[in-house]
Amino acid sequence: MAGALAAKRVIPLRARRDEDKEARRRELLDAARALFEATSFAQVKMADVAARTGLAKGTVFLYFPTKEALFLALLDDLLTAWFAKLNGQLSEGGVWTGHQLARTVALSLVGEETFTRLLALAQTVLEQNVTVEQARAFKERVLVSMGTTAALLQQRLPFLTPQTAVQLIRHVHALMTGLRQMADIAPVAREVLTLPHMAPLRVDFTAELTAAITTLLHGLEAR
Amino acid sequence: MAGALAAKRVIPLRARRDEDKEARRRELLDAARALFEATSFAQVKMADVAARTGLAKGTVFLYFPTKEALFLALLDDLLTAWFAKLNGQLSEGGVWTGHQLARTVALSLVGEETFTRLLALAQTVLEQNVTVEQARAFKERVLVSMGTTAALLQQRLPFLTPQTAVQLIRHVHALMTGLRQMADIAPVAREVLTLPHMAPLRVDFTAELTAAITTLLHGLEAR
DNA sequence: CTTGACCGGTGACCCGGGGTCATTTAACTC
DNA sequence: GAGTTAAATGACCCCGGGTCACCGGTCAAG
Repeated sequence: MAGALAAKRVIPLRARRDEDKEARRRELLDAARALFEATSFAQVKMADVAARTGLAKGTVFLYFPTKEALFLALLDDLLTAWFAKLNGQLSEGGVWTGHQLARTVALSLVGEETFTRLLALAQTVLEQNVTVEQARAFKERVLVSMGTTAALLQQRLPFLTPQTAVQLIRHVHALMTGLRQMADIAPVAREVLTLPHMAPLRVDFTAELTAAITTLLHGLEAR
Repeated sequence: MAGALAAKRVIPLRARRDEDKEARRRELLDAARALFEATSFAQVKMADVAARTGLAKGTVFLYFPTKEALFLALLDDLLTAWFAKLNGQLSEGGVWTGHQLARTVALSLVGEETFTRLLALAQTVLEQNVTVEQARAFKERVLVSMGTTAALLQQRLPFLTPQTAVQLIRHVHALMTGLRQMADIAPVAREVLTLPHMAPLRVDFTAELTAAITTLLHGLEAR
């Protein structure tokens, strides 16, 4: 009948088991993500996040001490997922060309706007109102993924040294956040940028990132 | 005796002449700048800006409709000044090496932390709560300076085409904002990053920017 | 010099949103 | 079924951006 025996477990009103708490946490992260995708960090209100999950505002603060902590946790998830995806792709094949690598990286970011948008906020906003512990945990995780990626990069591009590989990742990180900010602009600016003579200020994220990384790698190889 | 006859004109309590209004506007921008340099955009309160100039909070809003407008105006000034300085330096001499150019750009940003920090906020924060007109005026000014710089770049580095010159500027812009965010981090993160194994995440803005631009130019020349 | 209109300045006030906590009550235990 | 625990609630606090009715300095006209 109306029984949900076969359906996947529904979270009880009070999440007491760790497993239910985790599920509720996920629910909140999903809500935050959906709202952020539709608007911006500033426009997402904690009350909205609560409403979207059918919970009260106070409850959100039982799971995340601050708004920034909530979004940093979200970024943490997205970052780990993205690195895993990228590292998976970097595991295939032998030696690559710089352009191949650049395309792989740029294409791995298609459909990951949420990730790059949040990444651009990481230093400026998200790490402002957060405990040292959470900041440390986040950076620790970045460090691990970065190490793996650096190793894989050296396999694909033998002209890279351990130092240049890590530096390359930093530069790509900078380009990702910088270009993301230039590419998706505020509604006000969008209107302005449609003017024809504004072309030099318009940025196609994927194309531009591919171009920049390719050029960087040309430069490193030409050393 | 106590008369300030020889001293530079003091702004009267009521700024009625355009010249006095302009002076008051400058005063507010200076106050905002000083406070921003000591803290961050979020931490600067409009009431503080007012207090620092000895005015009431409401008065600040007579000169700038929103907090974002105030800081965008400040960025506008700093950006124009920086471009002027850079373009001046780019006017000297004949053909340069890529590394020379990279160093010039990176060094022109030493002591301009305020500018780069604000630039990093431009798209994410400042253009959020501002009139279309102000956004347009700002971008228009960027466009002009960019054009001049692009022309000068082609003189110093003949292997650049009009297209690659403009693209280079966009990439440098992205690197500037991206690296700035990575370089000066929140107090919370600062503590974390001092740990030895966090080295790969530490960024020396000038050094890193020089390296990145040099590599980019190697890449472009090697084409 | 006096007067009155103009307009820059003021600060009490409004309001929205992050964050708190005493209270309620679902979930589990015996 | 009674008792215990702690998740959830939402009224409340506080802060900071932004407003506006009022104040009073300035100056042109008379």
